Amino acid sequence: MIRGGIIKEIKKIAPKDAKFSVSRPERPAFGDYSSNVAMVVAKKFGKNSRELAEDFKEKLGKSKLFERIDVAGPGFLNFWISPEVVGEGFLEFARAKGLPKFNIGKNKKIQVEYVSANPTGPLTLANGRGGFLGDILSSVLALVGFKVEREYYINDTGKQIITLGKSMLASAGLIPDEETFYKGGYIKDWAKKNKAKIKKLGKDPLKLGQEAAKDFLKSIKNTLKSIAKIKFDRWTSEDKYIHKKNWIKKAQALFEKKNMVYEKDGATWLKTTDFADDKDRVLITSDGYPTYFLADAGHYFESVVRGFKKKINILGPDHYGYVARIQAVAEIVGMEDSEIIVTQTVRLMKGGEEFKMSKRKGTFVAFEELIDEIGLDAARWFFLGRSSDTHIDIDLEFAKKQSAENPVYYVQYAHARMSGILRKAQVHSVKRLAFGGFKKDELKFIKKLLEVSDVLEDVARDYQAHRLTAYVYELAQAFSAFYRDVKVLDSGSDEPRRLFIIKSAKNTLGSLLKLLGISAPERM
RNA sequence: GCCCUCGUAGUUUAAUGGAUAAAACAACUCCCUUCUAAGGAGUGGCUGCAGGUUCGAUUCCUGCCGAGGGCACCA
Repeated sequence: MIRGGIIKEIKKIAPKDAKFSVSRPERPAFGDYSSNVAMVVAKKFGKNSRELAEDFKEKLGKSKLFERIDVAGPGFLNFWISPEVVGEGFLEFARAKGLPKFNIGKNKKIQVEYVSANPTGPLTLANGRGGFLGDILSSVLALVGFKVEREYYINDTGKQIITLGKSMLASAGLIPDEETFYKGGYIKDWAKKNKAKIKKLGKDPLKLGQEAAKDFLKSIKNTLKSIAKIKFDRWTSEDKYIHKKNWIKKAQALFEKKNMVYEKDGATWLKTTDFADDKDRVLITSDGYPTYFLADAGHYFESVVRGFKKKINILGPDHYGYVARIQAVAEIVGMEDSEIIVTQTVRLMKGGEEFKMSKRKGTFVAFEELIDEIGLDAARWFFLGRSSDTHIDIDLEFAKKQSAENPVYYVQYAHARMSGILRKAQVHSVKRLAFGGFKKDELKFIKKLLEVSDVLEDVARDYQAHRLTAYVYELAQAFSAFYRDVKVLDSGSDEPRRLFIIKSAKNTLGSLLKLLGISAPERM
């Protein structure tokens, strides 16, 4: 909010293509906000950046936004915001009762696809990581004014489902086991419970696999909804929505119309090398079967036709090699803004040694086991607090130990303390107040509170969701400092104003925790 | 062999090309007549290696080393 105002002021005096930043410096000595604009454009002006910064300072000084501007270091402009502006900004902020609303999205449709795990068994930790990320990105995007569709794409046909069917047959002893089959307790369990089905569908492994997949999907849905609290709006069945509704043919026809298809060795290929892919990809095999890739192309096409010109697809680390070809089809089918986020590996460690996880071999820790072990709040914080390109090594023993020390409790504690203060106070008296000047410690806390707008805006723009947890922690810290330095209850004429600040902060912190899917306790 | 990621305090992680690289945990020293000590104040310690671009590099480029993933007419 305030940052936006500063940017506006700078744009008035800087060249219009200048790529400058306005950020919150870490040291209080550098002001509330800081900009590198003078250093960035110094060359264009043919001036030294300190001199230019002095010029800018002079011009910007006329704005009543600033109480003080410093030129520092190699040419930074450091801004102190005037208390009146902060105070007014806060009163406006408080009216929103939680989080500010913006309209960055302008009601545009955006699809966020995440998890999309094959229904061949329980969810892995990597699935969960992407799930949490997709969940809160969707929430943030919705908050800033996009129309978001949260999508789970179900690969419920094709070879892996046939393999699943065969795995069941092998488990029942009807065919010999093979290395590529799915193993693990969940396969045996299903086979044991569904002997009749296996017998009946023994000659049709695809059908059998689909029956099993139906049950696995049910339990995936349960894990996501009830255990992990990850929401979805649409469960897109590859079989029903893409194959049976002819999206494969439609995509293929589009490629042909655009002249991007050729035949080689009896197969049909798409020229993805025209789009930074390192080789062309097969659409139809020489046996006449559409590939998984073609189905995905159909899926992207379907989304575009349903009005989604913007899509974020969150994939697991085994899909690095897949990004280039997906981006190629996204462009061809008319997806104007296609973002693919590949999350890094989650490795499981046991006593300092890597424990190889494999879904096929059945040696892995399921997502719900982790949640069961450390709790949903700690699990969400653990995953959401890290950038998606960080390798995560997780030792279950360590995680259990860490969960007791998880920073999430610090944040929740801050919320509980705010609640405690409000519980004890005569809150109803707050409304009728005239708000005079805020005192120094109050302003400090308020400034931190107002930063939430900047953070949400940043996350909505670059999808770096871990900034949200970082900010929430900072907010809790700022509250702790406020709590230490300022007495709220029984502080005479200051009390109502301070209660109002606490009430507003509690609304915001509570809303942020809700956004993150973390509980906000009233007491601890 | 080729391609894609990643490499930061003892550990887990931050840092839109910016200032003295930041926090949590662990270690050590303190603080409970205080709206909840699940808290607070303080101390020590870090950018894998070598070049390059830049006024300025943890960030961008090249090479090397290390870790992970991918290189099917599989999904």
